[in-house]
Amino acid sequence: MVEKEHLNTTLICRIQEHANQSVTLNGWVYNSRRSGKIGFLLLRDGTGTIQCIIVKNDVGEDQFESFKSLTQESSLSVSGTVVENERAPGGFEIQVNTLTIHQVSEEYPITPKEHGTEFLMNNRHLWLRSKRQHAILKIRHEIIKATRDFFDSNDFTLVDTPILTPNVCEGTTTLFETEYFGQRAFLAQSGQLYGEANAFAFGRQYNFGPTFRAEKSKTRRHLLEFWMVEPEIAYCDLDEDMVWAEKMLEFIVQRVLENRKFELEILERDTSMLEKVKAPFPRISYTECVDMLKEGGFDFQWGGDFGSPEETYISEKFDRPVFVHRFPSAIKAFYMKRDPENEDLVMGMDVLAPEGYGEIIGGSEREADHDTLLKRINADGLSLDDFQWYLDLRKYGSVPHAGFGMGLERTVTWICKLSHLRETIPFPRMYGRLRP
RNA sequence: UCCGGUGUAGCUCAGUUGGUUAGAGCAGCGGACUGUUAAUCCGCGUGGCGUAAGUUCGAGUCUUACCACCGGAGCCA
Repeated sequence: MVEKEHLNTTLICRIQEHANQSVTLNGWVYNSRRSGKIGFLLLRDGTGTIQCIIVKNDVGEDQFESFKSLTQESSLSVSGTVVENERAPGGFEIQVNTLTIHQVSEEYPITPKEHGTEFLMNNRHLWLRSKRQHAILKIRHEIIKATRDFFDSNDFTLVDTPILTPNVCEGTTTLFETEYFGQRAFLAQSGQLYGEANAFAFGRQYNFGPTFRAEKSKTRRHLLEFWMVEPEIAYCDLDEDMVWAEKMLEFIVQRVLENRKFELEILERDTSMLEKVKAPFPRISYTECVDMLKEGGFDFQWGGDFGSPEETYISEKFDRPVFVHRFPSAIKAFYMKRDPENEDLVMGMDVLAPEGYGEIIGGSEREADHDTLLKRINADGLSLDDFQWYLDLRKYGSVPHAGFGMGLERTVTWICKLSHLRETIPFPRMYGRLRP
């Protein structure tokens, strides 16, 4: 921790350490009210908000006049005494001696009233200052930190994977294409294949970075640029893969419950559902799901891929996240290991979040045999040039290995119980929106 | 790309079966108030009714096309 004497700023989140002391706070006007000769200024500094009291008889005519000139989001510093007062939101307030205005804000577009999402998204650079957005992004940060802490404390190494790639990883989705000095290149849709190389070098690795999919998706569950954490574990089978996934989710949710109570309250999140997120999670096979769907009145044939309504139906049957495993091989990627007991199935799994949120994790045990994998690559019509290095992994000490990818924004959406994932990333990239 | 919905002031919306001057709240500006919590009270302003064409004596209101946005499907994390 950097010692206080080196720093210019006292933070509002630390204000209780300064009770009855003189402090200077630097921030912005969140709201201000006046009642004759007493003024109430809600100051925001990014770590919290605190009420500042400006009394005309204490600060003098000039200072009071400059207080009156303040508009929403004007920047200023206030000096005064920290006092405990139960009338103040937060319990502490500042009795102001002096205030220094840095800039009087022009008419601020985001008012305390309601706004539509298009307007707010156009003003995303300002919207981030609002209470609700602030709470969501604080929880996002907590989830990222918990994820890293979970893997770090379980002997994983963070090994980053490239964003510019020559190959089409799964060959199913459309990728953003760019030019790499005369060669075709793509923005990575996953770091998984590189993660497998890393796992054979480090044993347990995870990568955590942005991924890109050039789909014209117009739903509440899709972004074109989103963040994914992808652990990959050597000497790991599907069963152990599921244990890693459920222990990770349990850890993340507990951390958010412990450290982000205030933010969950702002979002009016009912935490009773989150408290139930304890391992082990139910494990049901794809085939069992098909039966559940048929019983539920769905017209669904074995072999088809679950759409969003199917996922929602299944996840609502359980009070905690649920694993769906062993999908038909025909609908899954070439690198997934076939079920030794049934060639028509792959050793893959998805995690469906509760409360109808659907898929947040997709993973599998990978095909470890060189010749089998080569056959799949050829069958899918993928370029051998691009996958030679990947096949190499099966030539030099191949072992059973497994991993999964968790969509960060989908996880944040579920934990915050939002109706749309666009608020879970500071600057969302969606179909039809590149700015701001 | 397909299906459904919306488009009126800076923002959120109202606007009757088409009828002549287009309406409210918030934000903004001026004033009152020494404990406000989206403060309250008084006063002041703002409009190419998404764009283009059509029907009609008359269109914010009806018709068609286009555009933008929202929701859903597909793709998936």
